[in-house]
Amino acid sequence: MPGQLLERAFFLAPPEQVAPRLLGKVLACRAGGSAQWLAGRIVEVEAYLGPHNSPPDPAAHAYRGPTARNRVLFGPAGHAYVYSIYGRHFCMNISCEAEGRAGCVLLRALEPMAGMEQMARNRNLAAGAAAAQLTSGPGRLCQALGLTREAHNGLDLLEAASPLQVRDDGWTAGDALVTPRIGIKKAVDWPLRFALAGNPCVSKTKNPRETALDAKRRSR
DNA sequence: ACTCGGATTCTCT
DNA sequence: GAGAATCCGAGTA
Repeated sequence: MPGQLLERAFFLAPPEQVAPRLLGKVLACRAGGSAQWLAGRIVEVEAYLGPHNSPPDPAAHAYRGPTARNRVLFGPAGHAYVYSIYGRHFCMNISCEAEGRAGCVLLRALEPMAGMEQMARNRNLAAGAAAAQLTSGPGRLCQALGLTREAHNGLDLLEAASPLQVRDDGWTAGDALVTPRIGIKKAVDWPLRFALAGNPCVSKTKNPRETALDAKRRSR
């Protein structure tokens, strides 16, 4: 397990700030209760804002307040919100902001770092499958790491004993792109998707206009 | 209780 | 580029 767990304070900020800072950090997951760790660098994320904002974010699951499904979002920061979509996939988010505020960051793509053979098996791909086939897309990365709502929703990502963690290995991200979010019907123009420019594992998108963002602005 | 549709992916054309 | 697969959460058609 390279690097250090992120601090809780890292996530005690609005998701539009946390999301770009998360680029380059590492998501690590213990493979099915085994000692093996699967890990990938976060290369694409989206921010979803809590309903306390004005205007509130109509594309967010938390838009209409707490429900049985989204309750993790209203809990403490740094926890995993995993939900099922289209009856066949899972998507993973990280809760942000203080308890009671439901901002979160959706993980849309990783660059595989460890356990690629297991990821390929999880994805039903050949052992030599390209990195981008393993973890490029929110549903794909969950499948590659074996993330499910039953096993991972609500887990604390910032505990040393946790089977699912977010870490900083000291790697410094390059330029980021900012675009509208993918696959939503509301607030389609809000510039809340962030991705590492030129990274081959960033998911392919229809045609969101991509805007260069200054790397300095991202780091703080 | 019932229905609509989704923060997707894959396959086939 | 289009359509299917396939489940369940959330609003109420």
